[in-house]
Amino acid sequence: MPDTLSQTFSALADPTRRAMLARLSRGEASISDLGEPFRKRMSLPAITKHVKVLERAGLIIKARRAQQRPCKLNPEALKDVANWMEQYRQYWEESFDRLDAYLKTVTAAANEPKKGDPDEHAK
Amino acid sequence: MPDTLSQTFSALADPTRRAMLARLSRGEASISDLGEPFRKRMSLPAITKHVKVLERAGLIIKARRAQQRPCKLNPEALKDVANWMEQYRQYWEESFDRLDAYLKTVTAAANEPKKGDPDEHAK
DNA sequence: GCATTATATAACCAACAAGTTAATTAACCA
DNA sequence: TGGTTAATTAACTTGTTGGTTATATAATGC
Repeated sequence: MPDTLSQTFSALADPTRRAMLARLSRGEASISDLGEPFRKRMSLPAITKHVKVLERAGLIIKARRAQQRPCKLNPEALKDVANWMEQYRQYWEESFDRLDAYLKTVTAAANEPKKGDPDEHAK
Repeated sequence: MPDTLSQTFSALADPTRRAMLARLSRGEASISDLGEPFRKRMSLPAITKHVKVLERAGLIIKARRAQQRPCKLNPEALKDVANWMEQYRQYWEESFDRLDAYLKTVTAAANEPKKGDPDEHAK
């Protein structure tokens, strides 16, 4: 299913493409710049395909200057991922299993002291 | 390539699986609980496969209680994603195109005032 | 022991992803 | 005009994903 977020996550699910993004986080780069670290391992068409995946996922923007195709990061897709992640922040943050979990237990008990709540885990 | 982060992103690249995670963020759930919203659309084996993908990606932890397999979120994988995202925070945050970009231009100009810098975007 | 409930496995299929080589387009340069 | 550089397209192969149906396992309850 080609919903935007799925496309973005799927584009990120490849170390070559993540390396390309890392490269772009240090500045604009052409296709061959982006591919250079992989040229021993893979052909140029493979590289342009990876770039195209990043582009279709909205993670980069490709321009044209002479024969080159200078690429840069597009914040939009990254922002979408960050927004999606937000809803899970409490789960990965250090304090969750300790203070935060404790606080939720306390407030839940105060609001609704009934036992066997199906949402037990959410505390 | 089955590096952990790629597996995690690839597990997230599916709306069914993201919906399952959303369900789990509101509390523990069994396989059939997780699958219930999709039972009109897909078979049970398809559902257990999705759950298995989430499990192998480290996004959930599956226990056993009688015939059920109660699942819960595993913060570890989410934390890995969040950590990876951190390096791009500046790109998606509101202020980037404005203040931050401006500040980088200024400091770059102070250090190296030459024009047509190939790293222009990084400023 | 037997039926029921919950989940898992096997075998299969269609669609897609990631790579290849070979050929093509497009811009620049002399 | 012709050559070089940068990137793309085409055609193909191979492996993986996401689904199916049918069958099997495993724990519970009578």
